[in-house]
Amino acid sequence: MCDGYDPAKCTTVSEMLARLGDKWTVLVIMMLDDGPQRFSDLKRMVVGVSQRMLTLTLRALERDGIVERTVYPTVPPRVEYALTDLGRSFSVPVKALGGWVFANHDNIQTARVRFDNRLPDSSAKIGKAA
Amino acid sequence: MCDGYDPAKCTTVSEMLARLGDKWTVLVIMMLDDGPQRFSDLKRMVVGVSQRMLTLTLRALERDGIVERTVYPTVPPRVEYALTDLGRSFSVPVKALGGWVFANHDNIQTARVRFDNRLPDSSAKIGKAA
DNA sequence: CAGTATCCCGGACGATACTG
DNA sequence: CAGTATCGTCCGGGATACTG
Repeated sequence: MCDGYDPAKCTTVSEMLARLGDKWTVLVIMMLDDGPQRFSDLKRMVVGVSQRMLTLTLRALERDGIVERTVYPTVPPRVEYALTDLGRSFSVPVKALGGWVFANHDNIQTARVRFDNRLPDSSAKIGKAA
Repeated sequence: MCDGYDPAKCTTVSEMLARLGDKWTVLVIMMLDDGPQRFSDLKRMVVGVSQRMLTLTLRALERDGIVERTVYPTVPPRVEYALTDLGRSFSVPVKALGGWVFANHDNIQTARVRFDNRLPDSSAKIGKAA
């Protein structure tokens, strides 16, 4: 993908992929795709996330311009998170990827079972000698 | 994405995202997208990858049915890796995601600079009190 | 050539406690 | 309510050495 392309852009691609690959980012984006949410609501919706990791995940997404943080000066404080235009745009290819996995779930599972069950010797396709 | 969906499929989505997010997987897929490659050639093309990590990355992709491993019974051994049909199919949404980051590279960078340069107090949008 | 085995380190992440 | 601070654990991944 990055042959002959701007190395800086390739770095950004890696960074965004690493972000998507972490434990909570995609879940948070999916929750916000349905509309803005408060911090505590997100914490409840994204089952299993710690306060710390939710904060870190949201900060990183905010830094990249994917989510916007809005503070309402009430007491107790109320903070809402929402996808930005960039974030909604980003969610399109992300959901496409998720859709592909859904569509090919059975293919992947079948491949895994085959791989895990095959004997140590029959472990590879044999090519014709050069 | 996973509301009301099969939890097993959601798990698979997370697993595939985690794989894409690791350090070498996407690079390997991109290299193989241009055609089959030998182990040693991949090692040279994917700059910086260790022998160990290239092996682990390829094994994981093979297990998921994304790449196929072919051994030529010569001496010294010759092993070729190629994308399967499933792998070529997978590379489509992956490249779409990469394309999005390329297209929005400047937006992301601008957002980061804004975030990193703003003062600690002006750090958030202020909403109207509920 | 194409691996596997072993050791080791740094960072991701969870748990917990504290605060405006 | 929405954080920040601190500590401890686990494991991803690099370096190196060995092998069919």
